[in-house]
Amino acid sequence: MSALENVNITEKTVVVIGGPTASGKSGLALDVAKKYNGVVINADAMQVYQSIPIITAVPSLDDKKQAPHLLYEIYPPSQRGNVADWLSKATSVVRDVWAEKKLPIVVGGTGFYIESLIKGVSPIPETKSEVKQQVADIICQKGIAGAYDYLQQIDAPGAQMIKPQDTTRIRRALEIKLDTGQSIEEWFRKPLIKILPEADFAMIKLLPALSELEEKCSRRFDMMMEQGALAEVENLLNMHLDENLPAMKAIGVPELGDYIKGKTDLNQAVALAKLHTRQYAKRQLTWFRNR
RNA sequence: GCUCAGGUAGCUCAGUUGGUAGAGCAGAGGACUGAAAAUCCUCGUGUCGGCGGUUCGAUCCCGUCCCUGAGCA
Repeated sequence: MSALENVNITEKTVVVIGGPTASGKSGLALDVAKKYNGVVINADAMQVYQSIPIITAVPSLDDKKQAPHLLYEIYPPSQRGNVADWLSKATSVVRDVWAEKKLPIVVGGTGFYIESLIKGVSPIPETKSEVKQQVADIICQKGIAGAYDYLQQIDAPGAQMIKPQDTTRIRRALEIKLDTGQSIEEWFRKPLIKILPEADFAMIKLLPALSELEEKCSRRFDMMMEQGALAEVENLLNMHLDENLPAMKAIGVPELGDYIKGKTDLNQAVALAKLHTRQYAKRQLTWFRNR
């Protein structure tokens, strides 16, 4: 809480709390919310999905009673969220909170979302779903190497800024080129558009040592298991969703899923999930540390 | 006790027809413009189990010893 002592809170302040998983962000957010009449707004790309609150460490019902929590569990797991969508929801929520004379507190581990909220987004129009499908087909048929070759053919400057193995970005570059006719490289040269220009951001970064996080991640995962993570994952699997959906990739889902399907034993699944959590925390640390 | 198979990077293993070795995973650092808990990039000297022998040269061949696993007694 001392982090906010020298912040002059105005009617356009947005408190932003970022940091790696298990760093205590949610707890801090709740404390701040209680003290300053705040509303907690989720900025985590996984906590937006329903059906996986345990594995994804969504704040408890008890926490939610103590202060309003918004943008948690807003999509069914069959849906695919994305920054732009989160951004539009977040901005409207922030403005609503201001209108109520309350303090918006944006918390989450998705640095990409937080940065977009603060710095703005590229003016690239939303990709038509036919084009998305077309690109998905190309990648499926030609493989990632073939898709990259194709990108080089139709958009050399775009291909140049992307590594040939980077599926996610090759897909996006192809979508943009095919949808708008312009290279992603050209779009990236245009200035970002601030979506909340009137906001006065107060950023709080939590950056504990990785060794400390490792322990917390491990203990937290054990707690998730006690809270019924296994049943939660089993329910999710019973929905028979596409494995490439974001919700299906939440840490713990594939690992526990393998155990449920009989591919590994429980100890191994848990150990793997903990490992992946630690690796994820490290990636987040890198992000928040260097920005 | 005997036979066989192994002992190579933190782990799992590959390899060298004899010129001192390399992958995956782990680890470290980094990137990050609409799937971001995603996706990707960079980084590998280790008495090649010990000791002897053969050889210009052995991790690789020979001997011996130690350790592990399987089988036979």
